[in-house]
Amino acid sequence: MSTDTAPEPAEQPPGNGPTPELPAAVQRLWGDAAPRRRGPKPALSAAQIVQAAMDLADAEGLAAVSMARVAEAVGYTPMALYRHVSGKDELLVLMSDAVARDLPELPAGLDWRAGLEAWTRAQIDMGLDRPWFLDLPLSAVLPGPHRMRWMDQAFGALRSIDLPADEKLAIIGLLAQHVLGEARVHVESHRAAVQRVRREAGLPDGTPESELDPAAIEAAAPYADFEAVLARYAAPAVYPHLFESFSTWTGTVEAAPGADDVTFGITVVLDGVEAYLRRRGAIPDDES
Amino acid sequence: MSTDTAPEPAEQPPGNGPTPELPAAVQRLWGDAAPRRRGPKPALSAAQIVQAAMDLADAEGLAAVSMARVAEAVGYTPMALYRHVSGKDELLVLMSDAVARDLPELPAGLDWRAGLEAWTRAQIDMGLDRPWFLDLPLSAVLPGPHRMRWMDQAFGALRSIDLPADEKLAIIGLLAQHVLGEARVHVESHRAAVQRVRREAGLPDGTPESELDPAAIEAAAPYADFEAVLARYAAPAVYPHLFESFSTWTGTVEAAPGADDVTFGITVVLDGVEAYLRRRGAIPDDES
DNA sequence: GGTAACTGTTTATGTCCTACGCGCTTTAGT
DNA sequence: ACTAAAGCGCGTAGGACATAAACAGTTACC
Repeated sequence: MSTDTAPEPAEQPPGNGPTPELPAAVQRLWGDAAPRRRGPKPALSAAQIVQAAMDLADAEGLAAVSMARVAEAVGYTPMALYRHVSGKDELLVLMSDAVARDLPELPAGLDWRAGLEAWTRAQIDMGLDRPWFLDLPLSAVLPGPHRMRWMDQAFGALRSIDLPADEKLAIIGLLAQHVLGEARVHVESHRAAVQRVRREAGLPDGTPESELDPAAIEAAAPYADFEAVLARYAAPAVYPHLFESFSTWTGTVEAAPGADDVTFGITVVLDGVEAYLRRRGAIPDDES
Repeated sequence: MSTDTAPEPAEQPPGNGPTPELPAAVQRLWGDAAPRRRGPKPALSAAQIVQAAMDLADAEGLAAVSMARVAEAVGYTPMALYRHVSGKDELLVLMSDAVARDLPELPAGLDWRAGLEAWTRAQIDMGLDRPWFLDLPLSAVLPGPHRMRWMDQAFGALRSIDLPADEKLAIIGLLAQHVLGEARVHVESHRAAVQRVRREAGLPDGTPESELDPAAIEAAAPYADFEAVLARYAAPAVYPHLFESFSTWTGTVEAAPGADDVTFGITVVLDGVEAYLRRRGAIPDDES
């Protein structure tokens, strides 16, 4: 579950001058450390720590990742961690790049649109698998080797598009943003559904999801709270357009024909990208 | 700075049955409290607390908002706050809705696209003004009176579009997501630029932004770190597409003609929405 | 062999959030 | 008017957290 076959930190090019002005966490990310060997062999390693932290986050969420708990998980005292990681912030940075390790290799030979779609979907799926990633502060998401590899795949999908690098970067950045938002919304609406089922069943807040009826969770309408608020509190005079739109609301969400939420978002954004590419003359007008 | 002229909680309709299954925080948000009047007049109020918390967050960021500091700001002991707010979580919920109070009223008479664009821009601007909003957990963003009002305006922009409510909601949700992402990226890249200037000037991490050269911050290229990592660590064999794209990279970001990042994102997303509306036959094909 | 570097640990500090219980103030009900 | 209860603000205290500083043991180089 943790064999690191992905890009190893490139052999440190020696003649690149002194360490440039990069955040310390980035340097650690790329294995840029003074290879001093004097004291005892470290029994612990940053990789172990990161792995333990990720296991914890997978099992109990990011909030469960405290230095104390991670230390306990690897069998050392909390302060031992600080020999391998400068602090909790850096640990989060390392976790954030390690997540990108498990992103798949995209199939070759896709056109730009199919490629970007696969790229986006894979990331959303990852966000749903590891919701704690969405709780990371953006400052913990720095360009590490694995994330860079993933970026490389995105540029690969745009290989045939003739556009300056910065514009490609803007497009990819937009998609990356969308991914975060989409996954966040899904995770959060799932949490809300679980919470709602708990409330309706009169169970305490802490009840683990595993004790609830999965069907009930599935059935909990995504906008149930929204709707309930509208019905209970909102005065039609204050929210005229909402009332007008929802007057015909059936309660059942029948999304656009044959499309789930994820598809809807991806399609809309990619349609926008396509329009942009057309406008820039980067793809022919007749392409599907 | 805090006159609440916006929608007051609608007069509690008495015959609506018992309090339905809604999160307690939502009920507080709509002023749904048992109007018991027995004890002393409260000297403190939830509104004061929220205001103080927001001032603190504006000045020093969300991390500075602790119960202790808020209590200090309003001149009471920390525990006094718990009489008016169930806990910190609820305080964050109240803050999140209060933020939406300061969103502007959109000009009437805009077509759907101009309306949604204004709606989106206003929210992004708010995110840049109050970056702490972006640090709130999504679970703190619940439908309160002010946020609902803002939703109403979005539906107002789509007034003339003939589409079921759930599809409109999906569109608006997509934009809301985009807003969060866009603002987050801007705020974070600003922070990164500040940090970079600090590093290059050799100043300690805590140096306040006000002591730095604004021009230098402005000049710090947004992708500087990315580029530096590429140049320093990444092996061309591992990241072929990145290297290919950036081989002609000039270092200067000359975004798409006459468009800043925000415009780029909005345009792309709205183009996607427009394509969707066309496909659904909700707007005529010949419209600009 | 001496020493310097490096390991994991112990101890301690400061900051959080908040459960619990105390006195005091006000109002409802008689 | 009197009483009881409800509501207010506060003090104490406990538990969790990140991490600074000093310490003892271990290894490699000179």
